[in-house]
Amino acid sequence: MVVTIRPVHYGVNQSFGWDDPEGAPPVTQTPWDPRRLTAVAADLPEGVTPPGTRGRILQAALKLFAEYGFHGASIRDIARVVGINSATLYAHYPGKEHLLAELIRLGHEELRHRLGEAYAGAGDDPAAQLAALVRAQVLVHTDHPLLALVANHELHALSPERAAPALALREEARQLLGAVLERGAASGAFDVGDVALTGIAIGSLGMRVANWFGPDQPYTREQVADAFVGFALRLVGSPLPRG
Amino acid sequence: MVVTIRPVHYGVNQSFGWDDPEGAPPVTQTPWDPRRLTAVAADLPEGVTPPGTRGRILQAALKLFAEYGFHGASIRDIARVVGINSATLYAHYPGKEHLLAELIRLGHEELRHRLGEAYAGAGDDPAAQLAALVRAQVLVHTDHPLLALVANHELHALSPERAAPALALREEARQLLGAVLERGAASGAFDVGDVALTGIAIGSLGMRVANWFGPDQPYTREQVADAFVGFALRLVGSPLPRG
DNA sequence: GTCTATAATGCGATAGAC
DNA sequence: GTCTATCGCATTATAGAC
Repeated sequence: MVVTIRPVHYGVNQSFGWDDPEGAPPVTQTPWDPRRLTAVAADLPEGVTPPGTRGRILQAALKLFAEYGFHGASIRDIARVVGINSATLYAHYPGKEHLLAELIRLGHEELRHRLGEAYAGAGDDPAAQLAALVRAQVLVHTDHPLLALVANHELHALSPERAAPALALREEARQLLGAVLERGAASGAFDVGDVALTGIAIGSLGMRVANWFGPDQPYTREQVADAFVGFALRLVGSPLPRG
Repeated sequence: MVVTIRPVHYGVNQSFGWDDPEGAPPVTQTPWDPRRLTAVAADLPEGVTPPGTRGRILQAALKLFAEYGFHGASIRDIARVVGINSATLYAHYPGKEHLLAELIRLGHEELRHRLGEAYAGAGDDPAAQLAALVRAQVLVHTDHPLLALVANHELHALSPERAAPALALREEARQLLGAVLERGAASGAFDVGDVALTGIAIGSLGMRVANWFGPDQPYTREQVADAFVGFALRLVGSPLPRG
């Protein structure tokens, strides 16, 4: 496995509860705002960014929705980041909510794609399947933290009809993980007390990666994925990893 | 230990990634909106709600900020829930941002209070200390999910100066957990690879409880706390719990 | 303390020239 | 496709009567 080297600063950001990165507030030396996120660059998956102005609008919307929330970022803000007039935006998208809907769709499709590939290539062993799913989930969040934040935290700004597909995909993912846990428990590979709570815990683990992972901390994406796979296997009592 | 009985509905809500509760969208029979949260009742800690209209305004703001976000809920919305004119609100609070700041302050003070009590009463054993901290964090989120959601997800709407105290308290909590993990690792009670990542993982676990815990799922607050304490102990390789 | 009325600003979105 | 200009409306907040 190739491990890329990242610049190492002083430590890791966030941890206990109550959201988000931390950063000792009086000693702030970082260029980013610790109140919401760590990452700064726009980060749509490869191959899905529309060409030209359309793509730049979507990237700007992603950045601003992630940082200020859907209702906290205006059409004029987005246009300013792109460097166009706000009216020009409507030549590319029919409205603000469509931007959010498109971002949330892209985010959930990326998750579906990665989870599907991971599960398909994992073989029949429940521990290997669990490891593959957790790794895929963590890497989606390290590779596209802004997209994950928007998909995770801004769904409430979408109308119920537009939110339904995302909710359906979440249910799919939940059931996929639940089935793996059930099989592992039935086969004796896992020692799981409550499958539903264990699934929730594993899902919660990876989801917050988007809030703290970034170039300001000393881990590579693979290191985080490895560590979290180990956590998940420990959670289910699987004796695989070190320890 | 006293275990209260809650009404049991059909199952558990959320799990995998990408935020929030799920709920198979086409079969929705629930009265609440699955796009953001499960709980419905306002839930300020006892003894901190101001008397009279002032308190009712704060409760309404909590409910609406949690559901729609700070920028998604207007002063008029809050006043409508309280049953007063929007202008009356300014006789009690100097502005909208003060409402959010007060809620975030209350939320973080509740967390500090509970973590402090838990740690103080835990004795010297690192495993007992870890269990106490995780239990306290989980119970804060089960008991005050709306407050936790607002404190977790709406900090970005606060000015940096107003957000600083919350960030400082998060750092305190992070260091408290980190110190416990370090001591357990040094004494051999824990088998921890990377203390910082383990702390992040444990913190992430409990934080999302606010998003799915509610009267629509079959667990009591104590059952969730017990389960998550077990998860945390497994994460650090402590051989205490069942398994 | 609560109200009516309204000021001042920003919002999403559109019309129409180029 | 991009612009200038603007409409209609919602926003936070204030003034002043009661």
